[in-house]
Amino acid sequence: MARWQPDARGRLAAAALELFAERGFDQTTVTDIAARAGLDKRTFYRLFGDKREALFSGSELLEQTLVAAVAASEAAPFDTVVAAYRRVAEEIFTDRLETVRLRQSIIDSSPELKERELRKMGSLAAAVAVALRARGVDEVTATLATESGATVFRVAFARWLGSGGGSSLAELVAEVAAELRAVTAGA
Amino acid sequence: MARWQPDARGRLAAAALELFAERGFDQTTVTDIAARAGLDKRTFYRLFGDKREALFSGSELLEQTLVAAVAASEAAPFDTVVAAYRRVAEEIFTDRLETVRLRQSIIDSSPELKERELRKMGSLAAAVAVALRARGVDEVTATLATESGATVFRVAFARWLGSGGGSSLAELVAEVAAELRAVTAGA
DNA sequence: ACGGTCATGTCGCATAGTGACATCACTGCT
DNA sequence: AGCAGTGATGTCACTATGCGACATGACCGT
Repeated sequence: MARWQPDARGRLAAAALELFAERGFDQTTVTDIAARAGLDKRTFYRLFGDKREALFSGSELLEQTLVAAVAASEAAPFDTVVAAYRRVAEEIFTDRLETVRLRQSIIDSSPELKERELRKMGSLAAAVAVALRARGVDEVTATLATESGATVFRVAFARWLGSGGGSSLAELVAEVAAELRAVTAGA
Repeated sequence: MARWQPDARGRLAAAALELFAERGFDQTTVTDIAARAGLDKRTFYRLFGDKREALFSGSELLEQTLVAAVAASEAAPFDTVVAAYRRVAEEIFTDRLETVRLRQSIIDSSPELKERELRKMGSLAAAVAVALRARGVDEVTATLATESGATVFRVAFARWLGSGGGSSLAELVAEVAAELRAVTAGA
């Protein structure tokens, strides 16, 4: 049997990204992905829950970063969440516009992948809400601050991808947060 | 060949709901659903995109109601969206607590179904945003008002299902909207 | 009665995803 | 060295999803 593969998970994720970009998500089989990584289909399924997961292997880091930032903050709930997303923007998305754009174009081309993306953002939000409650924030406030913060990030993210990249994602997050305040205040 | 089945879609949706409740989503095959409705597996796939869709056949009505309410309103964007969800709460969810609770318990028991629910809420939100923009609201404001309104509805919905049903969903929507204003204002 | 739709059934197929078992590299112990 | 155990991987077989292609039979208008 082939020796244990160094970083099998990473190699599979990379192979999946390449193939999805080359032929599209639906036109790529799990066997294809495994073959490109020099592994078996069964091994893929031991490292990833399903085919879609191969595109979301970075979300653990995202969640860790986000939760840590929330736990470290002492600001008001909504400000905390927005600041945490800004932190993520700086630490994870800086200088990655093109990489992120490619990945996002793949996701946007497949309804299945969009579904999974929504699920990931939802579980991110749930983790943030838990971190907020650990700070003594009541549940409803935690949920509302969390979801509003996620909305701000989504809008800022879309704007970042859309425009050439003149401003940083972190700046855009701050801007959009201000706009949300205006909208809910009754603009 | 059997005569054309009256309301085949509705019968399949009902059969699916029953079976999901009896044995769970994963333990129910599409062939089972079709058999209970007296139809063939292939017919199911002609009427529903996939197995999950059978649980979401009501979402077209939801979207229509929501969009109509948005189009008819002239209030500020966020108020418009909240009012539209209140309208939906009154017209579609009144006196359906137990039915809705059953359906939701099925959805909550399967990650796949939760994913699909998120997608449905997302497409609902997209439709609302389009309706808002048709009223001349700029895109970012429309998105933020739309997403914030959806958040309010989700939280109110969860609270409605959680508590015995003393207050109506419409009332809860109004309450949560007020709380969201407080949270984004900096509670 | 005849031809044309159209919903449905039948058949076959590629693929997703999983359980069970075999295999081999590496580790530590004797 | 040798040997048992562990853990990652491969192999095989299987169920279920979802879809293309074609057949069939009920209904409709003329």
